Amino acid sequence: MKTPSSYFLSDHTIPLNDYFVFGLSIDCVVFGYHEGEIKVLLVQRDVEPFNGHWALIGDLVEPDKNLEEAANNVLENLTGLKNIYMKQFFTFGSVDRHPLGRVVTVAYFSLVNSMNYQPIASSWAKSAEWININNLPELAFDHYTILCKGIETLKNEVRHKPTGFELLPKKFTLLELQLLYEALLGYKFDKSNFRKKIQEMNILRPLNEFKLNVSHRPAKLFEFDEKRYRTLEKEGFSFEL
Amino acid sequence: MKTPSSYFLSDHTIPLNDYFVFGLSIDCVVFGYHEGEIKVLLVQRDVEPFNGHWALIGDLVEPDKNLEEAANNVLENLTGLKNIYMKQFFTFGSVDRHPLGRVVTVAYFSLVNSMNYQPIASSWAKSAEWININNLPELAFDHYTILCKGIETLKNEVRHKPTGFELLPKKFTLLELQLLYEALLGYKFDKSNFRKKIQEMNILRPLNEFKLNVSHRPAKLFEFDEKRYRTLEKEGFSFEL
DNA sequence: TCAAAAGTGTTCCGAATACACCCATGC
DNA sequence: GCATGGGTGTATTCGGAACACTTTTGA
Repeated sequence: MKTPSSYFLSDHTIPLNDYFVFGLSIDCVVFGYHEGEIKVLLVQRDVEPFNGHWALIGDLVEPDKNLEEAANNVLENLTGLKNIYMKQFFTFGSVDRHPLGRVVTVAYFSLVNSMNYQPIASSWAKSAEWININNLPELAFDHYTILCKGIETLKNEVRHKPTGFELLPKKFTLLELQLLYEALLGYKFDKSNFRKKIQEMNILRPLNEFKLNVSHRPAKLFEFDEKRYRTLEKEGFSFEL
Repeated sequence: MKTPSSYFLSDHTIPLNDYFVFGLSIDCVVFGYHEGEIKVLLVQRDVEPFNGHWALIGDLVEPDKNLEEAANNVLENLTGLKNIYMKQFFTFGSVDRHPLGRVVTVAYFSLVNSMNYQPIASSWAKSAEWININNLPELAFDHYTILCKGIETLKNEVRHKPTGFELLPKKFTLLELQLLYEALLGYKFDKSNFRKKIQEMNILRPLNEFKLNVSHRPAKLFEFDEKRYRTLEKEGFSFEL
């Protein structure tokens, strides 16, 4: 076998081909939020290897596709959803992680706002379901490792960047926001203080609309003001909860 | 071309081989700290492509090597340094990022404590040098993009985790630590407040040693207490500067 | 009238800030 | 003595935590 330093050689008669033996895949950890619980989208495999096991959604990357394209395709093919928040978080490449060969996988996580989307089975999967992250089944490949790292990354990110909003519908109440963050971070906030803090950040746009048909005082609806956030961010503001 | 979903097929007569056409490489952003400046280790290429350009250190991954092994090898081969702090931060895989084929690169950054290490040239590089991150030359491939992302990740990490210590010698004074953080974060601290804060964290072990041969009052030396930090971390403590 | 959530105000405490001051050493 | 960095103390300010209270709606 040639030494890896062929990477740097100018002599094209020494081919790089010996090293073009990798498979490349994308795996997506898709988070959703429903009834106060953080869920993740899993499919049950209907094929070998790992037939019957649950797995993250993912696919091989076509050789002429960029990583982001491939990741978007994975999500769109399974859910039909476009323009979803997505972020690469880690690459897993253990020699033995895939039984069919050396497949390196680039992992993304994405946040899907709510359950207006109902997952559907596909040709290679018995079923697709939202599963509570505190009640996970056994997973195929190294997907458990990937999922854990994804959860860790999400919890980390959500604390320092206003990404949590992606899990809510566009218009939401302050209590809904608070409950989401409580589920994400695993502890309770004081109602008054939470409201004060988040509103003083100036990244929420209050609407003149209210929750309807509730048997109590209707709550005001808010939108996340992305443009305002970008401006504040440039001025040195940093989100923190 | 076969559809990517062959990933999921159990029928091995439909080969995955069409998709095993990727090259995989590692690139390392090696940070150092000297005389109040953050520097990065770059090599000047002596071969095509990008002959004469500066580049990050890196190499192709051998098909039977794990990513971390490969990353450690890259660093060890060039610098002779072992057991260096290293962290994967992003994977770059644009279709056209490498002129010789589809090469996906997994980027790591590492922190090298100080300049007792003098970089040396190697077979495929004219020279290797520590270069101030505010005065970068033009770089080969997409290495400028990689480097920028690495700097961003470092600045982010250093604020929330006590990784900055890796850039200092084992024994350091509080002023040295303060100057390091000022260089990393780009702003000044108040001496008194900085000392109070860092010492109250209880992650520094004060030594009974002092800086010698200085023309002013000798400063006490400290060590980073890694074991203590791990303990505190488990108890919920989080580093913040 | 009651339940349930919306929404506000106030006090208290601790941490961050700003700044002033003294200490030890080499020259 | 004085320049240089080492090292400490304190008053003030600001933001978070805790908690009590009022408001609005449907049933």
